[in-house]
Amino acid sequence: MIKLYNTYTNKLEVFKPINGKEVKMYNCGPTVYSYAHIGNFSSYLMADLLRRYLEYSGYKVKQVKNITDVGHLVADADDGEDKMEKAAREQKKDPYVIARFYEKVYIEDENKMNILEPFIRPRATEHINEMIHMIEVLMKKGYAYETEDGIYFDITKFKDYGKLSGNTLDKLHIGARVEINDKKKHPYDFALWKKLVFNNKYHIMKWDSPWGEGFPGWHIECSAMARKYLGDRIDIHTGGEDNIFPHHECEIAQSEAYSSKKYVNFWIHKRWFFVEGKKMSKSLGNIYTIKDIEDMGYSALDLRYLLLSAHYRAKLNFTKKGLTDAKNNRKKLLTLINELESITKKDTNLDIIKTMVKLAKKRFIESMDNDLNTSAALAVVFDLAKKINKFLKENTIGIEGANLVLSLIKEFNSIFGVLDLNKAHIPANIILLAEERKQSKINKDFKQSDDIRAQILKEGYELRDKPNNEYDIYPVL
RNA sequence: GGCGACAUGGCCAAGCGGUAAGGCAGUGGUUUGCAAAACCAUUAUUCGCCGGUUCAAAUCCGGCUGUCGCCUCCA
Repeated sequence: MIKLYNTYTNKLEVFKPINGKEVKMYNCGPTVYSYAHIGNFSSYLMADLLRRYLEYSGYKVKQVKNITDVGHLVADADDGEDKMEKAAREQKKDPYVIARFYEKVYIEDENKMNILEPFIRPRATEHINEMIHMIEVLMKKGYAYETEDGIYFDITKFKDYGKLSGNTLDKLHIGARVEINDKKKHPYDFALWKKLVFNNKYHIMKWDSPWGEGFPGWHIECSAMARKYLGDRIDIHTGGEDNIFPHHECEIAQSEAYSSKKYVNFWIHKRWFFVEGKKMSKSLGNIYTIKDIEDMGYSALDLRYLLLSAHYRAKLNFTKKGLTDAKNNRKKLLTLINELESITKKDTNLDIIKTMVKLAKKRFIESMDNDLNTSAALAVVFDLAKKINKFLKENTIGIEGANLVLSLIKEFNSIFGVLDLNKAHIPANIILLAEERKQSKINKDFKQSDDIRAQILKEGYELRDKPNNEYDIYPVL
């Protein structure tokens, strides 16, 4: 029984899909006007974890993750410049070229982070017709109106506006400055379609519409694409906590006004984190990309581990030390796996190990069922690791027990995805060096032995001695 | 001003009414030619503060404080 915290009700709720074991999930994806940063990835990572865990729990997940390549305005819902156009102007390039470039890097980064490929990654610019269709219906139903610069959604017509964020109409009035310089009926009415007039006269990305040439508002793309691939009603919609208002609030308004059905059952939002105790911001220069993390000497999987080590609704403090811890933890598990895989002896303790593995699995599932409590789940894994290491030390675990533990760790990894379990291929020259060192050791030439070990480390491999001059070779993570 | 979230050891982080998980770092020890890995021991009488409920509260209730996000305000 999986329980998830639903932002819509502010409660922990038992998850139940609309349709049997089928889960329809929509993730708010990136706006590809620049490199995605670790904050963006933490949100996609949460979605990936949720998808993996749902699949592990027997659900079939249809995951849609959009690519926003137009229409995301830099200021509020209907003012300011389009992010894509701004980047294009600044970099003096075609906005499409920019969008495709950053999209490519973004997908490469997701692969590095072991984020699974969704069912589809629809692009906003390729779904303009679907958006226009929705806007037309909203016009017909009286939820939208036309002004000289665009089509707007009339929030006073949608009674549930504000239900997600708490920013209901009466609350929005408090202290609200009334916009008199535009033709909107209510200051919080948001753009569905923008015409090529005034500031937007020279917008490069533009399409024909019943209201003349123009481009879509930011919010409508998600409603239109979610509807196209998942239907009017979806089970789970995710995003960063900053998306709650206005983006998701507006999505609900558009989609429910259009279909007259409940749009989303579960709204799941990823909490932001700090970087070294501070808010991640351009002015502080602490916005990291995957490349930055790699340049610091860590892998995307170290980052993945760190971001998953805290609960998704808790505020993590992202630090360099945290990355080091993550790396060490991953190493610890890989070492254990390696040791277990080299066991050949028969079991003497099988019953105890069976019980331990069974209990660990039960606790692991209980933790994850409880709103994806990853910290608790990791604790279960390390608790087991500690106990098994003790058996290894005492040489009281055999091949059957080892396999039980291994398969549980692999199950765990199918959800967390933090370990690369493909046996690393150790190059021949490294093995040669290791053998050479073994001889030096036997000859008690420790100077040479240490030199060779340093040489191997320099080439990216770690040599660990075992009894009788035997050794293990580990790739440096 | 509005809505919401969070506050646990040096750091990260569990805990969901029964007397503080786990990881990292530190210290001492075992092992090792030396390392690394692993193991053993050790590190919160205490969970932001103040009240209340209870035989029993980090856990429930009320109030306060702090931090953060969004909105607003201000520019």
